[in-house]
Amino acid sequence: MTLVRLGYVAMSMELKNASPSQTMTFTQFQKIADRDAAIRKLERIARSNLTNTLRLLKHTVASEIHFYRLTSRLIPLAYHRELLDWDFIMPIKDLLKEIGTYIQEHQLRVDFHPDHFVLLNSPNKDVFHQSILTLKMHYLILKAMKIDRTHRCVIHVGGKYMDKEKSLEQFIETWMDVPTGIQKLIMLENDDTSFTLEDMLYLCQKLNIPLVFDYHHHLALHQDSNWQRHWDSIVQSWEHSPLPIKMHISSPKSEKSFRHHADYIDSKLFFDFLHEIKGSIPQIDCMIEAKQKDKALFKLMEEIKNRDDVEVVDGSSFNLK
DNA sequence: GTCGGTCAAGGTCTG
DNA sequence: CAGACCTTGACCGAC
Repeated sequence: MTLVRLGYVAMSMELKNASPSQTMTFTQFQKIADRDAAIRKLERIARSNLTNTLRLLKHTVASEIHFYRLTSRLIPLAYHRELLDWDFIMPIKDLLKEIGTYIQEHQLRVDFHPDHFVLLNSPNKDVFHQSILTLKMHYLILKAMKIDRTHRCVIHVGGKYMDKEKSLEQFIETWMDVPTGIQKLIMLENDDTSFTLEDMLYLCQKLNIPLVFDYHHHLALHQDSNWQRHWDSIVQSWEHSPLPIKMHISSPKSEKSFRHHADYIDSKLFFDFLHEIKGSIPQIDCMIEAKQKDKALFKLMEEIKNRDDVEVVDGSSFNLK
């Protein structure tokens, strides 16, 4: 038997006025003549984002969901080049701790997916440095939440820079310059434009990083469509993780825009996949990446209730028979 | 309130 | 080598 748990991403289509990603651009920031006042405004936005995150987490628990992706936009302009003197944690420490306590009390799995501007293999030192700072922000947030920092940030390899092999080697080289605390945060995901499952396995095995398998990306970009023969290696990359293996599930929007996420999940495709891995692992956490966010998860759960090949555990988890 | 345009970022593609 | 486009949710001004 394999226990499957479902999660959703960073916002709710059901809760109203609950954005955890309100923002201020640097252009807006500069328009405010009083810099201190502008920083206070950033802090008010961050507090609003965290208050809404707590609302979202309560909605998550109430919906019997145990797995949630925090947005990486909780604190606007954190570690922006012109705001390096701003201590962005201190003014929100109380809320971060409250959220962390809630997460622990309800045994939620939370993680982040920093955006695609985190490029650890960039040949440009400034870009690399800014990427480290972005990851450090994630580190500090988790630390203030008092959550174990191991394997909490999913990222992609980065750019191809016109030479894929060289870019992979570049990742390995710069990995040595990544502070240990930040290395431990990282999971790597195969993407849909540059780096395949095989590329990820090469890096993950070499650097001992858990591999987050994105099935949709694999369908969009692969050397060999047969992912099954790599499944054991994917599982193995999680051997030293305190967390269960996790993967990403989404469905193509259409044949024409294959790479875009559809509103909902194609449950047939999803279950065909699950039946192939059934029994190979005790548990798997599947992050549902759909335009309709939590609504897509709820729809999926309704469909699952009517299936005879599963044993429903609660709102968002089930055993595969 | 609804709309289309704009904002950010770095990479990648086009001309 | 310049400029458009990609992606995302939020935001903004116009009506």
